[in-house]
Amino acid sequence: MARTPTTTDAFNAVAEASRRELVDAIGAGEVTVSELVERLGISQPQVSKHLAVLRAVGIVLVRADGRHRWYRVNGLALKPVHDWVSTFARTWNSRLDQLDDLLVELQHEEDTR
Amino acid sequence: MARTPTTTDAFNAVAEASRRELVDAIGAGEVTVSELVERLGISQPQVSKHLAVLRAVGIVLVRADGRHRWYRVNGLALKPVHDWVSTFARTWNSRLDQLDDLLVELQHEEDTR
DNA sequence: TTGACATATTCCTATATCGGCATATGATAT
DNA sequence: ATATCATATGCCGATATAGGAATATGTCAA
Repeated sequence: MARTPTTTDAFNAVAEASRRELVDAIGAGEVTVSELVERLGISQPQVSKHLAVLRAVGIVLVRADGRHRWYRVNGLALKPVHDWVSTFARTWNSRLDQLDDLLVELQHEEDTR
Repeated sequence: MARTPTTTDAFNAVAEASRRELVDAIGAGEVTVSELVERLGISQPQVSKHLAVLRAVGIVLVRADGRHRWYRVNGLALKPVHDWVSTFARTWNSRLDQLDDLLVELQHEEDTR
């Protein structure tokens, strides 16, 4: 067997640094492919391919507009990553732990309302 | 060029689901290899190999004790993942955002003290 | 010393990358 | 219709897997 495909889930999609940079470059806005090519300085095919992977796992969403494609980040797709890693976050700062617990509790409240 | 090696950083090491399960299985305690083999039901060589990857990026630490090796999780190694993904966490719950901001502020305070 | 136990390492094969390059698809303007 | 712009896709190469099986290394016990 080989390595888990990059399109399996958010964890695998985001493992590649170039793809994280892509997500960072899109940020909170809506960005076009050529804009990303310019910002990151990598080839257009590479940008399109990376975006295809991110799209496959729902991390980015596209809107067609003529010959342009406007990409935006769908943060919710990263929630599984955040959830998993948050379990271990309490290790590096005890002060933050208490607030972290509070967050979890509040989220639970909100979920069960 | 090929895919980024799994031992490159925490992102790549943790992309594989089996390795995340391994980390979960160790949890907060200190666990032996054979104990993990038993808990996860995967072969001993696989467990050792996965642990080697996790060790390479500092996610787990080992303590030798006779013919046993006690593994424990080093959550700090997951901080980069947590930090990166936290940027996008504010998307999925506005109530949590304000507390998230507070967390960042408190951490900054703590860091600069 | 020898055997059993705990863990790590090596060899193997199939597979899925990433990046470069070329090309296809699709839309707009002239 | 045709040229151009914006984006996606295909083919290629080298490479690093994950898992299985076998084996090596290291430690303890009798």
